[in-house]
Amino acid sequence: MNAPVLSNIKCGECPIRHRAVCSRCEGAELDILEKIKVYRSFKAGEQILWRGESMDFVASVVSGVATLGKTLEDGRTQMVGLLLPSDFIGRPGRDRVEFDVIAASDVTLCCFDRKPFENLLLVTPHLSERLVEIALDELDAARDWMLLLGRKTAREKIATFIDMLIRRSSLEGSTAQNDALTLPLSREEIANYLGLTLETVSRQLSALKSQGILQFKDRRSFEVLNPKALHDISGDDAPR
Amino acid sequence: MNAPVLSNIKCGECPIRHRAVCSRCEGAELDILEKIKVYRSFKAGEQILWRGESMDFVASVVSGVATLGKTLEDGRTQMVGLLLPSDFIGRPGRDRVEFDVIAASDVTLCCFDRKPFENLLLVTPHLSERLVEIALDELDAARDWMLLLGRKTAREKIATFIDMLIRRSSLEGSTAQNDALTLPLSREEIANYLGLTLETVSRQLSALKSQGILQFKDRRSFEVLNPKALHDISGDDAPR
DNA sequence: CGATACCTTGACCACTTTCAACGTCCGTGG
DNA sequence: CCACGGACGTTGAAAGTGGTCAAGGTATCG
Repeated sequence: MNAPVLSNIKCGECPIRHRAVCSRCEGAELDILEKIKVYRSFKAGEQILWRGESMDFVASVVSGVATLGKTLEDGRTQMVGLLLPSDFIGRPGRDRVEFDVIAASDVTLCCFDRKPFENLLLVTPHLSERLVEIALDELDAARDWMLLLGRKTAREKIATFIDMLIRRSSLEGSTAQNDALTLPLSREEIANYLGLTLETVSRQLSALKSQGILQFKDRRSFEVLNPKALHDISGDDAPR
Repeated sequence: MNAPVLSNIKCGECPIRHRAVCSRCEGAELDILEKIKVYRSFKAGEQILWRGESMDFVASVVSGVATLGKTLEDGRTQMVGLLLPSDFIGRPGRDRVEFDVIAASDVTLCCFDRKPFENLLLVTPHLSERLVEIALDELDAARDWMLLLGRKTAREKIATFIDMLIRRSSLEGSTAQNDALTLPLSREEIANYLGLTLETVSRQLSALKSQGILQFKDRRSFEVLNPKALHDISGDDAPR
């Protein structure tokens, strides 16, 4: 891993401060984190971690999007997670990653060297509680995704995916951008996330477009003209 | 939940002692657990927990098999986990289950009332460490299953499933029963676990039988005549 | 012994994939 | 500045895997 080291910004001004692993830390705890953190950035397409590799750091995503992927010997790949800003890479007590981590866009990470971070964990309940919470959220998300992968149709998968983008984006930028969105992934990456082929993804997006549910500005950015219809298609029950 | 309360057995003689949530506890810690535990049992097919329900207990599976399932409005269901002996139900800091828990066979649980258990967690690092470990193992398993659901063929799914049964059974009964196994689930349940229909499951099992890889004694019990071939079909790399 | 739940097998069908061609955007270099 | 090349995306046609529907088989339990 040879990413450039950027100038850090102060934790107090960090855009992901309220949701990241450090969200419960204040004062002295934050000062320690401040001291052991290093920003690193990766270009779109760069591999951040290799499957089976031993991690020398843990990190929060500050900006950009990264993917967690598993690959079969013959090249079929399945994404098993999507890392958006504030998401965390690394697990207490596990030094190997069980999947590839790849930057889907330019990515900036807030990295902590693993050893100091783990030592800090032992004496900082705020941190370890939050980490457990994050892991359990991921477990819930993984199980929802299992339902999608195992039982949903292509149409439902795409609708669910976009519905998720709406939900996540309404969480972060609380700017009232009701419906203008950007696909964080290429068609092929979306396909690997949803267990489809890129052609099927393309066709289903076209279908949603021709049904007047989505309107594309360009390949990546679009508006949701009919969020209700989209959600109905997704097959999920009413939003929580 | 109205399961009969069985006479407890002593923790020291518990068959799942070495792998369950209590595996790191000794002496005084074990004495406390001993005091707050209650055995409950469920008949095959009984629902142990309903999705969205608030849990009043957490538990370890002592014997039998239970399933974790999610269901779409129209009835399609996907299993998101399989609970075998020593597996744990319940999460620190979450009082609702996000899926249905159903007894696939007669099941005996070692139950702890949630409040006392959570209090104990706070002062028993052995217990909470083990719980985090268990949650992370489940996360890994969920991600492996995502690869299966999203990218594997019916044939590969069935082979992976049986391969998993071999691995799990070699863990527990270290009796040298190289190859005699029992399907813990009905065809329909297997289908819901693998994201298939029961007919496809049946056909694929028949195929493995006619290829001389499996040999059935009856509907549920069989021998693996060619574990190597089975594993090759599964699409996974060499066993860890 | 019959009822019922579970399983198997066949025939057909549909959805998604596969294969292929073409289109669009964008950066690079002539 | 435009032309070329490559990455990315769209669309069509054909093929194939797994699903659906249906009939019949087998085991188990009263």
